[in-house]
Amino acid sequence: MRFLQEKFKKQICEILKNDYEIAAADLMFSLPAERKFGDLSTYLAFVLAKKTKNKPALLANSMAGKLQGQLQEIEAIQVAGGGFINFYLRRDQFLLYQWQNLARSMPPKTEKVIVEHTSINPNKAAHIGHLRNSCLGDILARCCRFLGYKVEVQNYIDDTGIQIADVVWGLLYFQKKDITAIKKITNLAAYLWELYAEVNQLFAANEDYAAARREVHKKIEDKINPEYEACLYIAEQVLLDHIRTMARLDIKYDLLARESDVIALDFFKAAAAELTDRQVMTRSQDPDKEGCLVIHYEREKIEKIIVRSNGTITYVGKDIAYNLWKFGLLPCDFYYRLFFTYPDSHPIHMTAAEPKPQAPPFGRADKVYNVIDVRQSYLQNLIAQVLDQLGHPEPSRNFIHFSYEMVAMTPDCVREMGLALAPEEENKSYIEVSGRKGRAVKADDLIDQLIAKSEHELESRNSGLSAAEAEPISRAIAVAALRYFMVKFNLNTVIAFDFKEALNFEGDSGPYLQYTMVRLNSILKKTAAADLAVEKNPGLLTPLEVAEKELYWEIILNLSLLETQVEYALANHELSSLAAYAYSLCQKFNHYYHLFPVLAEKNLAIKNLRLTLILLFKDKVEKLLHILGISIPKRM
RNA sequence: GCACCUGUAGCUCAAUGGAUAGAGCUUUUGACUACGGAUCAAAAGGUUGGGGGUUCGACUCCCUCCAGGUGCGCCA
Repeated sequence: MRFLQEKFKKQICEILKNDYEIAAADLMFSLPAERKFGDLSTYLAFVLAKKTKNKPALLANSMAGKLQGQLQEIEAIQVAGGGFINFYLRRDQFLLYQWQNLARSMPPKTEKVIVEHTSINPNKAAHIGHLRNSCLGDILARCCRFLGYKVEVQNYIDDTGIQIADVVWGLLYFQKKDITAIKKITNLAAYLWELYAEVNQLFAANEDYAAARREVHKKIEDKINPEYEACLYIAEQVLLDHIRTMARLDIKYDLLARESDVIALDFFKAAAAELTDRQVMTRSQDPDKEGCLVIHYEREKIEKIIVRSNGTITYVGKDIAYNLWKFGLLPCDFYYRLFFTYPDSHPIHMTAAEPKPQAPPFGRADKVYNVIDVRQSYLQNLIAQVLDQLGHPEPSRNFIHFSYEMVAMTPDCVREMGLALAPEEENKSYIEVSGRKGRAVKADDLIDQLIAKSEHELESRNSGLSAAEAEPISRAIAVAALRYFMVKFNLNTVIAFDFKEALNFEGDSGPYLQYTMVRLNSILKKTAAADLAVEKNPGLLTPLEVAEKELYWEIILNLSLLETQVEYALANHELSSLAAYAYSLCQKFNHYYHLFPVLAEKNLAIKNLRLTLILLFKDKVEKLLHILGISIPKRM
């Protein structure tokens, strides 16, 4: 359909250009709400009427007259609703075209896209907020791959932060463990989750503790042991835990970019030269910021400190340098080492500060998506501003903050977890998650709960399933439920997390989609090989009764929109539209499935058509579910 | 104070400025001698926070008021 729409656009502009002043941008197609209004619709006449101060209905009629019979794929053109021009496709021809292009994928593009997501501080376990980030980032990357882009997934690791000092202090001085004891802790991320919350309460309550923490931070920066060694160990182990957690959800990375390497390789120095030359970064005139180098943030008219008066670089400065590197705009580069290999042999590399052999090429993107929650908007906008000011308008446009709202918890959910609520929080619609307060659902715990529920549901429906058979199925269902839940909301909707909603396997949920596909596959499995072999040509739609024909056509038409839908989702930052699209396709199929049996059908032409629909549906929806990261179990 | 976001059915959420504002959950009722009931069909549920404006057309854009949230540090 995407191809066809482009073709129509060209043809219609060509036919009408002599009589009307139309621009290609004015010519937008949409699917009419009801099929009686045709298969494709345009409100071109309204747009033109506004420009030329004419009556829309008159314009539409005269344009439709000129187009009548000119478009080869179009059966009829009608005007309705006071100026909509509605096109009716030649259905048999369209169906044949869809059938002939079954399993065709989008041609590869030359552009390279970097998607940065996850980027969790390596000092404690991941929670539901991080899951939204990683699920969105992963689906974003899958969309780009589907559309043919070269994609590199990066995960930024802040391995130098004061956050690690918190837990280092907690382990070494509060719990009085030595390095050997620390290395014996299993599931370190989950262990530190508790400790992190505990020590943060101590720091808030007692200035002596806070001072001791600063001492630890200093020692880490000066590479003094055992603090430094503990910091390195924790950062790496917790990172591995995060990678394993996300791998449970089929979320993978290509490169781990470490902040410590950005610093060690002095990326900022190269960036600073440029920033100073262009007078983007200047000495602050503000007496309170005497001796600081700042960038003027135009949107809010404030000065953002980049280099402190003591000469150290802020987070903002480091982030500017890192993002310049992503576009290949710095005269320096990382070194790399192999860090981790997934069971399917996909490698993760990590940046390094010293030369290593056999470095694959990273960076140099044409487009950068940073999946970071909305609370960092000002910083991300500032980076886009700086790119432009440094004379890189193209990268500035292609620097995209993929912003989303936070995950919070309902007050009920907080209580359910046995955590305390302050009186003023009781009546709030949601409570912000907080690692410092230990107030969040840990990612692994949620996944475990989902798997347990899947197992239970699976067992109640399938007796005599061995553990070896059930395990991958339960996992697939849990992953589908979680990923669908994380993507189904609009990006600027705060998710007020609630176990009942997240553990829903019915209706608007991931398992619903899987169930549809499982049943569809079951039909194919039971279809005789001879029947499938006949499937060389779908034939004409004529044998179908009216009711079936309309429903059949509705599904075919919607299936054909896959590529358009993915492009739309990416262009508008609405991955949730893909979840809605998948759900609506499955609803339509389930409806059809109940009314029109395939295997029992005696009329071969009809049976043939129904099988065609099933094979087309399978092809498109499998691709769509793959983008969403939802796999299809053998049975459910 | 400045910047950004949100307000839609009892609840959780959808809806490219477009045709009669849609789903799921909940409630009530119905459908298996099963192409798999994690399904399907039906009922009920709405002054799209209030008020103005722009437009052939507004949940959507503009103004204003009300209610909520987030960001704005020589933290990262």
